[in-house]
Amino acid sequence: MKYTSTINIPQFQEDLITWFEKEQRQLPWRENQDPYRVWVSEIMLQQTKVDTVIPYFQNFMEHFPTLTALAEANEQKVLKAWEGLGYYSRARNLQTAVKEVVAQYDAKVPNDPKQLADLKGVGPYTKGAILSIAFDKAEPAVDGNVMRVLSRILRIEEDIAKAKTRKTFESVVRDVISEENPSAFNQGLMELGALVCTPKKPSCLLCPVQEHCVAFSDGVEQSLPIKKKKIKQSLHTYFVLVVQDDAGNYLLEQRPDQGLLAQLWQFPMVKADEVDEKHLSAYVQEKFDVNVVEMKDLEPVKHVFSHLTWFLNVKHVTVKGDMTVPGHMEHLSKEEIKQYPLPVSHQNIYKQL
DNA sequence: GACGCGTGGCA
DNA sequence: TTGCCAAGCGT
Repeated sequence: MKYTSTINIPQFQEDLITWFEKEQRQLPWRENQDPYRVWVSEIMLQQTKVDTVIPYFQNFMEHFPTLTALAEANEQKVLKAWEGLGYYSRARNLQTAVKEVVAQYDAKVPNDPKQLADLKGVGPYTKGAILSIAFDKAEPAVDGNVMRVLSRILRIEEDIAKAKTRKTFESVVRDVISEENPSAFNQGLMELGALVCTPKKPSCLLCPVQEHCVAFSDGVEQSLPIKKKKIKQSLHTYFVLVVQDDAGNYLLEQRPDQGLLAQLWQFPMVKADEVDEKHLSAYVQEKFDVNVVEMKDLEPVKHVFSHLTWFLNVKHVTVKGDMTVPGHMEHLSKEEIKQYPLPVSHQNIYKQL
């Protein structure tokens, strides 16, 4: 289910478009509907702020005022005009696409969605932006602003970090877009997202469509949109030291009382990047003041947490001598260990004993 | 579907 | 300081 809320769509369209016509910023690419200029501006605006783009756009148009001029330009000169703007493949792809338009479409930007989509650097958003802004076609142009604004207006609680969520919002836009003025409607959504319905602290009291906004009405506008953070699935590699003395007892350590697996017990662990494997024996002798008699590999254990992965190289270490037991550790028989709470990964080690 | 791609502004 | 973001796209 996309959403369950309902709004007065014609009134929403009118309020949004009226606000956009009155409050829109005067930007160089809004001087006319030239598809080439719209196209260049949309490419430059990808992941880039308006204020950053303005001087680049003006300079670019002076150097390459027409689609044909850009197609015939020296690539190095194009890149020079892009210098500092970032994402340089945008510039190369744009010139590739412009050459394609010259060759295939008589130097006229196509207004066919499929033909546009085949152009290098023109994805779903840019395609919709060109179709609606340059050609007045009622096509969705869903960017981050649109997802944020509509997730609030309709209280759509989907994760906008997921790629496929864009399609959900394209479908939503098809439901609510103004067929009469899709250009102002699409731009109005984006302009509203940039000026009013901002990611942090949206200016709801000034919002021209406040009365349509379900999130505002429900008091949840601050917690939308839902955007789950990408968590690096980092890999943490350890040596696990199953230290057994000549009486058959094992060493267990308690984890810190904050953080991952707080206060649980485990066989002593050392990060693999903190001690070289060939120095493990010396490490054990030094740390526990014992003589290492034998060291044998047990089966390694892999454990996946929600946000990280442990890879545990397990060493069974037989020692001799009176062991120095640090404060956060215990010296326990195999039977006594059963009384202690272990993480699953260390239960899997215990099973090997 | 996840990742790399640039840069500048902001808290 | 460090993360997070800002009109995405290609691979």
